Amino acid sequence: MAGKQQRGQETSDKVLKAALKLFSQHELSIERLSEASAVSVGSIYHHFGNLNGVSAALYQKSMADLLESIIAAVKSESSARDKVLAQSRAYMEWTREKKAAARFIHASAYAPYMQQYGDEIRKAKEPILRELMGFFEGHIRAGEMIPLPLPLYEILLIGPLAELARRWLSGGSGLDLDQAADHLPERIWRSVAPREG
Amino acid sequence: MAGKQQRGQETSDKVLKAALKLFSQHELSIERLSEASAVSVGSIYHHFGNLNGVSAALYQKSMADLLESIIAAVKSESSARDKVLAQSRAYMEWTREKKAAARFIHASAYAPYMQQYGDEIRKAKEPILRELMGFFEGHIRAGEMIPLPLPLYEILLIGPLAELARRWLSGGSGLDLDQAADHLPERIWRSVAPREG
DNA sequence: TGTACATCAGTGAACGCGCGTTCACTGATGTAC
DNA sequence: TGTACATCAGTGAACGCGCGTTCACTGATGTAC
Repeated sequence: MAGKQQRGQETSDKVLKAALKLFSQHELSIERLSEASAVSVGSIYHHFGNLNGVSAALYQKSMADLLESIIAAVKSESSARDKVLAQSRAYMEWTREKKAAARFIHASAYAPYMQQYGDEIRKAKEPILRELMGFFEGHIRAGEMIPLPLPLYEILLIGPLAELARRWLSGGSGLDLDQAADHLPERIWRSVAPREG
Repeated sequence: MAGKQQRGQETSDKVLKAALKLFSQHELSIERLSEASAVSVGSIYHHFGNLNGVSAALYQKSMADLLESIIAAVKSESSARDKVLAQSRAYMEWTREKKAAARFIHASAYAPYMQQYGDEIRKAKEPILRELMGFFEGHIRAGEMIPLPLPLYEILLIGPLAELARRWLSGGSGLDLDQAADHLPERIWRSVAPREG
């Protein structure tokens, strides 16, 4: 899916950048994409296979960027609580700063390219997610966080943040990100903290 | 959007029922919808305006069904904790039993008909949501649940459940609804419980 | 250092078809008197 | 109880166009000897 020559890489980048812009204007189609990126339709097909391939690549790139941001934030904390707070804040900050990419990620869940490229995407996402969860596993074993199947952990740690992002990005929900940042991280921590935490 | 004669109502119901089925097969289009519902294309337009109108109506109906299920479950509980547990379990049960409708709801967030009919949908949803949150407001005022802006409450109560549903419905996530039902309700309660809850 | 060949990258016109929407019309139901 | 009229409900052929995809081709880059 990526170029094997440098100019191929540059072309891919141009295409993905234009794709994100067009998506946020609800105008993503190959013709418009070819115009906006100054890359021919044929070349887009050469690099991405089809339009779904463009979307799948954009999803992977956006999701990797989000997860890396979170990892960077968690990495510099040492206690379980500080890690949970840091990952919550990092998620919110990333959403605020990369609205278009955030919208794209949240809009992707049931998109047609997830059907076609779902396996590939999951395979690319898994090691990064594993790295992230790795930061918490030690604390779970040490009893500083409650014992729970890992998938449920993801749901508790990500669920409220994803819901917040979706609503905030949709607009008109009366939500204030600063207010959310004041309250949610501590609440999320409580949901995974042992008693008397 | 609804018929003013009885046969109009029946026709609408047939259309919405077929629409949900076709959606779950990724085959929702007016032509297929006309075939599957045995209602002419023109009649569908007469009742729903356009295809987005069909989707908007289906969303409203599905969401109302979900919220009513939750309300029914919460209504019969008295303590704050039991209400939170009941609403969590009701959400999961509804998702399990109405997979197609659940999928449709989760797929709707960024769908085109939300652009066109968003205001109307929010207006229809609001009073039901208000009723649901009303069950918790007394407990919040009584200090049996932490004080928080209502929109953040919705996020804490719904977020993990929505995330669970999305992942479970997408399949291949290794999630077990029964296992989730064992752990999540209590965890969600902890996220809104006052200290020493 | 140069040549030949393979592979990668890029082009854009042409295709074709799935799709939402329209429209002029018929038929059924409800209502006023 | 009956007639006239308005409104609601329903039909399906025809339109047209946006869209993703293909394809035969040219050009650029890399590599083997």
